Amino acid sequence: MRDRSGVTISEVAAAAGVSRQTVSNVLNAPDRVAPATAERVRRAIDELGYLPNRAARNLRERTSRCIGFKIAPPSGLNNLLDRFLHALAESAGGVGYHLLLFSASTVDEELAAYAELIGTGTVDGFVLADIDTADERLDWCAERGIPCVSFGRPTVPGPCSWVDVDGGDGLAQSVDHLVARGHHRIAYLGWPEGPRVGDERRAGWRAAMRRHGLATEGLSGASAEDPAEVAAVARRLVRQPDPPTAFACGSDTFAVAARQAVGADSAGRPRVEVVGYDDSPSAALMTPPLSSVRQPLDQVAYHVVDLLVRQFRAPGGPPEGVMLRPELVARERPGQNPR
Amino acid sequence: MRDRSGVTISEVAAAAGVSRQTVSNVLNAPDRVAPATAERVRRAIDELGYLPNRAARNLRERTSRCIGFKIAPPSGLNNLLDRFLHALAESAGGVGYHLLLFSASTVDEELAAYAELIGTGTVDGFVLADIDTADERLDWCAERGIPCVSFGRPTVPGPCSWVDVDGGDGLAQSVDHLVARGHHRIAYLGWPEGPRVGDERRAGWRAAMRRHGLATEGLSGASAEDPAEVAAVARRLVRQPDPPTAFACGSDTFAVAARQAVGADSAGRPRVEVVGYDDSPSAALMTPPLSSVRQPLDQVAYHVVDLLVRQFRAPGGPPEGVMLRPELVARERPGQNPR
DNA sequence: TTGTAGGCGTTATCAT
DNA sequence: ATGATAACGCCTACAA
Repeated sequence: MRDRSGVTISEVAAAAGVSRQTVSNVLNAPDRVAPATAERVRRAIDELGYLPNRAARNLRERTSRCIGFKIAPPSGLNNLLDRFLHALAESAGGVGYHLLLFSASTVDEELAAYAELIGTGTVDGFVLADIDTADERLDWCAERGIPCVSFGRPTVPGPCSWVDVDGGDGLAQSVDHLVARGHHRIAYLGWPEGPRVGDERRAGWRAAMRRHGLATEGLSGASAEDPAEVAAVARRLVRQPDPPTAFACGSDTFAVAARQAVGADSAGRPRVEVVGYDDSPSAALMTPPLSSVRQPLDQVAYHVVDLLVRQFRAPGGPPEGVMLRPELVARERPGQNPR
Repeated sequence: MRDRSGVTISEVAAAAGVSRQTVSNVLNAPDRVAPATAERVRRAIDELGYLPNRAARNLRERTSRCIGFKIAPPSGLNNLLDRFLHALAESAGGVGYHLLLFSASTVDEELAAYAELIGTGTVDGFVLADIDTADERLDWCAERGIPCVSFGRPTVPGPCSWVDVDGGDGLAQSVDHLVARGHHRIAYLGWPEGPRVGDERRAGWRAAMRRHGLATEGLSGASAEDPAEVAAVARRLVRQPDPPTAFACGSDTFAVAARQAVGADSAGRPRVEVVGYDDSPSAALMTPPLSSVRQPLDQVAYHVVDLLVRQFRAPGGPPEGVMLRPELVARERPGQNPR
């Protein structure tokens, strides 16, 4: 019951009239101690408010029970970060780990931080996000045998375990949803073909359209994730003959910008139907609310932590990957088809 | 240079032909060791890639060099969290601390987590955010002598140090800005009078209006931070005789909802001018972009960490408060006054 | 079932 | 200026 713990295992042992070892056993190997003794020790623990010292335990067990995560300077709408961090903290806590946050502005700084955190034993491994096409951080960690799991995967299979969400599946769901609401001319709006996540989503859109027997000619829009550029592309798309009546988008930013650019009819309803991606908080708050593909970040975090902890226990295993399905959150009211 | 540190101070000492203590001194009290010896030791440190073990150091120094932060389940648009967390991680890193994130769903869970983290010596203190009118967490920490600093302050001065941003000042800036752009009928849109941050902002609006000699009668709008409710209030305000031509808002959510509710003229320009609060990422991405009051989170984080570290060094001091000024980010183009 | 001994890696104290 | 000794609090062997 004393404040600001300074209660040690020895004090508990003294209070219970046993040796330190017995107290330790009560906590770590309860089966090796007589029920009566255990009870007595437990009472002493409660009364003294004993909590095992983390540093001592870490020192002894050569572990930190901490998982490191680099938090990048906020840029644009980092929509997923809050959700992901919370999910991560929760998953980690569930298996007795904590999340240790640190910042780094450049990749070199980041790698230096990794080296120090591992070298000092401050963390046991890392979670990486915002994975690039061929992310050097993954190889860097792998070369040094540093446990790490990434949210997102490099285009070329890398040396590290990963968890990812199938963007192609997400866009298939967007297309299916729009088709079910009567659309045939469905355009895609997303990043230009190239390095990042966008490709998978665009390919998913194309495949789903083909599956439905729908044409994609002239319906593939690409721009930077900037409202003005998105607007220009969206307007160009709807001005062509046989224009799209709906947009499936690579992110909510594209969706919001497209909807604004194309405008609304006299009743204030959007002239095209739009589906976003990432289900950012603002999606639900728009009028009318925006349907959007939601990534299952709780599951992502669960698997990330699971893979990481498994590496802690059995280092040197082969990299594993976990692919998860996103889920479209439909928010249109039934009768509201703009066609 | 070996991988996965296991290099200890003893190995460095052996390599340099000195005692462990001398190595320690080279790192922690360089003035107590001869330059030549120091140089030799430093070379050994570099060559072996020695990094002092954190757990051992923590054990010895009865410190963790970690600051705890509870991350709440994401709700609504938790706009500031990414920015704040990054700023916090950066500030903490700057003074040799790390940020330790954990989750808790209820206040009881949160307090239990605090007790355990402090009791086990996993963290040295806490940063608290989302402070309530009379936040029991503050008293709880104070009673136990647990170092903590809050971002935001309770309405009644509490027992803990805090850093806050002057919301009244922010709204004064909003009003000044709108007045400078020719508005005289400026309404406020924010939370109902009562428990939270809103009050200060509403009072700031009222005071600024008075200072400009402008009436506030019938211009004070209140609702929950929900688009539909905001829309209703905004519409009601603009339908009255001598309606407002501008809204100064308590958050970007109010601003976005108000702008959408009141609509745009035939040229697509908003019918009222709106200023938000918090400068959420989407503010800059809207069309036209939204002016918004921005909280200086880097400074907030700096002071939070500073106050906390000061408590670590000299426990038991009186609580201190730091009040910071926000800054309006003006985004209207000069000629675009909707009046 | 319980107790004793030793060491995890570091730093503070004290002696040389 | 440097080194020996002890201790931080815990846990794993081993001994009783």
